[in-house]
Order: sequence, then C-alpha cells, then structure tokens
Amino acid sequence: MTKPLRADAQRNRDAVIAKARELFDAGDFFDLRFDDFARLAGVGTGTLYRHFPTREALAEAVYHEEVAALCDRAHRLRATLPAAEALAAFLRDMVDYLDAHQGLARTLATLMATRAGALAEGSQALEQAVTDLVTAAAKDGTIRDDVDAGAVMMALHGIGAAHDRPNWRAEADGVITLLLAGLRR
Amino acid sequence: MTKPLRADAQRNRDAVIAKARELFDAGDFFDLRFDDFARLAGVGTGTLYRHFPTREALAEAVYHEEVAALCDRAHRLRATLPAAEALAAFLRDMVDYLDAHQGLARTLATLMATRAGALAEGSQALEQAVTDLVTAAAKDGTIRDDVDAGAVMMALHGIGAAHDRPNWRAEADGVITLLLAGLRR
DNA sequence: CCAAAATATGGAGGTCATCTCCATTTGTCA
DNA sequence: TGACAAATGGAGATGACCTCCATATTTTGG
Repeated sequence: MTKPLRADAQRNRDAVIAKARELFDAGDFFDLRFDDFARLAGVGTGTLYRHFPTREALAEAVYHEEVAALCDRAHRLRATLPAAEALAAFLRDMVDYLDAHQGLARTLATLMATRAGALAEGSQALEQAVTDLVTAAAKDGTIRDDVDAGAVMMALHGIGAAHDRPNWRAEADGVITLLLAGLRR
Repeated sequence: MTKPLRADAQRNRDAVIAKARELFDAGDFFDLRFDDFARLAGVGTGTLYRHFPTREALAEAVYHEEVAALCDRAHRLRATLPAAEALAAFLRDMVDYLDAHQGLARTLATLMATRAGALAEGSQALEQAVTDLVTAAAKDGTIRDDVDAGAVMMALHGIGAAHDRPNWRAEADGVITLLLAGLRR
C-alpha cells in the first residue's frame, strides 16, 4: 500500500520531523508560522505541505512512535497484570508521559479540538488501547461495566486540553484517582 | 467602574448579541466569518470589533447570563441540599445544559483551548461555583478531601472539549458517574 | 552509462479571515 | 441650538495559509 519514497523525499521528510521534534522540546512548535517553520527545517513551503498537509499532521508524525510505544505498553500491561491494575498503571503512565512531554499534551488537545483528531491514526490507536483495557477489566468483573470506555477517553481529553492550567499535574493525578476509584466495583 | 454606554452603542451591542444567540441556536456561529457576522447583525466590522474584540468575547457575552444562571443554581442547590447531593445535582444539570445548548459546549471548549478562557469572567465564575460545591462537600465529610476541585473542573473541560464525539451524551454521563462514584468516601 | 520518465523541489504569489484607522455621523449636554 | 464627545462602518492593511508550476533530482530500462 505504501509506495516507497524517493531518496531526497525521505531525507527531507526526516529533516522536517527532526526539526519539529526539536521545536516541540523547546515548546515553540505551536507559536510558529508554518511557513517559517519550513524555512527553519531547510525545505520550501511546498515541500513541507506536500509531506504534511497540516500542522497537526506533522505533530502526529512527530509523536507517532511515542504513541505507538504507549499503545505497546498498554498491550504489555494487559498481558502481565490483572486487567484492573493494567488499566490503572496505564492511566498513570499516560499522565507521566504527558507531564514529561508537554508538546504531546498540546498536540492531543489540538487534535481533540479540531476534530481532525477523530481521523488521526495515533489518536485512534490510543483510543483503541484504552477501550481494550477498560473492556477487559469490565469483563473480568474487577471494574463496573455500566460505563463506556469513551468516558475514560473523554476524561483523558480533558487532561490534555487543560494542559496549561497552573496546577496541572496535581489536577491530572486527581482526575485519574477519581476515575479509578469510580470504576471500582 | 462601568461607564454608561451611549444609546446607539447600547442598541448595536444588543443587536449583535441577539443575532449571535440566533446563530448559536442554529449551530452556525463558529463557521461564520467574523466580518460577515457583522454585516448579518447590521453593524460595521469596526463596531463589532469595538464591542467584542474576539469571537470568544462575544460568545461569552451571549452565554453570560446563562452561566450566571448556572452559578446561581449552584448556590441555591448548595443552600437547599446536603453538599454531596448538591454537587451531584449540579454536575448532572451541567451536562443537561451542555446537551441542550451545544453552542455553549463549543464555546467552553474554545475558551479552554485558547487559554483566553483563564481570564474570562464566566469561566472564572463557573470554576468558583464548582470549587465551592466540592469544598463544602469535602468539609462535611461526605466526599473525599484528598482531591482538588480542579480535577472536577478538568473533567468538565474534557466533556466540553469533546463535544463532537459521536456518543457524547452517554460518555458525558459516564464521566459524571465516575466522578461522583470516585468522590464518594 | 545515458536518455527519458517519473518524482520531488521551493518559493513567488494567490486567497482569505482578521483587525485597524479615520472621515463621517449620531447622540448628549449646557 | 451649538459644540463637544462618542460611536460608526467599511475600505484597506496585515499576515497566515496554501497552491502552482518551472526547474531540479532521482530512478529506470535499454
């Protein structure tokens, strides 16, 4: 399905992602004109747009492997721990991760806000991972089964969307605590 | 503190808010060019911008009284019900209200996303109302006191921010259910 | 190794929403 | 009523986003 990229195209693509990651870490990614970013990355605007039609698409590419890692972790947890504990561990990890990578929090927030996220691959994968964890735990009876996994997802969205609240970390932990306590039978 | 508005200015302001409310109800408010909106409302763009520097400012004006009503309701509930029940009732009302007025949900989501919300009067008031309810219930011992009221706020943000999820209502109810169950001692 | 075909490039310029500015109009007050 | 203050509105500046295409680079098949 995926046609092999020409050598120079691949090089440019990688350069763009590398520069984007750099800006994410510095926290400037979202404050920059997209055109200027192209110049920074050393490519023309046309090239940038061909590879990444929107800013969010680029953000997703940057975090693609990280999100994949999170999903993997979800699967591993689910395989090695009782379902409820796996869910708890995953949610706490998620907050840790968002805390360590503010860029991702902002990315997710944007993805959520623009609804482009509904189509984003990474977003889908994450949602699927959460759904799996929740339904597994519900099925073995350790958590209630009358609440949709989407509710957990929604709360996570809230955590991401509120990334700039002054007391973010404590509040995010609070949300997770409430969710887990609320889910317990 | 508030300087009295000239007669025509007041008239225009009211006309703009009225038209905005109309569009909110129709669901078109956010899909419209702000300039075109000015024409629709029968004022010049300059006038529109003088009264409402941003789209969000206008949205807030439209929902100002609604938010005020919600806050009043919070106070009344707090006065007439045990604290924990007041909190529960308020949160459920909140979802009902958001469900009935999608425009408000989207407004809140935007306010949250743009961080302009942190300064918005209505937003502040809502947060205060929630905080009051939570701390009251925590103080009388009916809910746990180790979780910040901000966590509840964050979850509400999530509900607002996710307003376009296909299964919104059920998931929103789920979030509230989990929060309330999680808060119980 | 060398065309010719396919693929990719980049940046000038088009498009469009946002917002400002100010000459003119409208309201207020003595 | 006259003069001063307040408000108006819409033309046009601004600036971000995105497209287009003449040129350049890579690949392919002979």
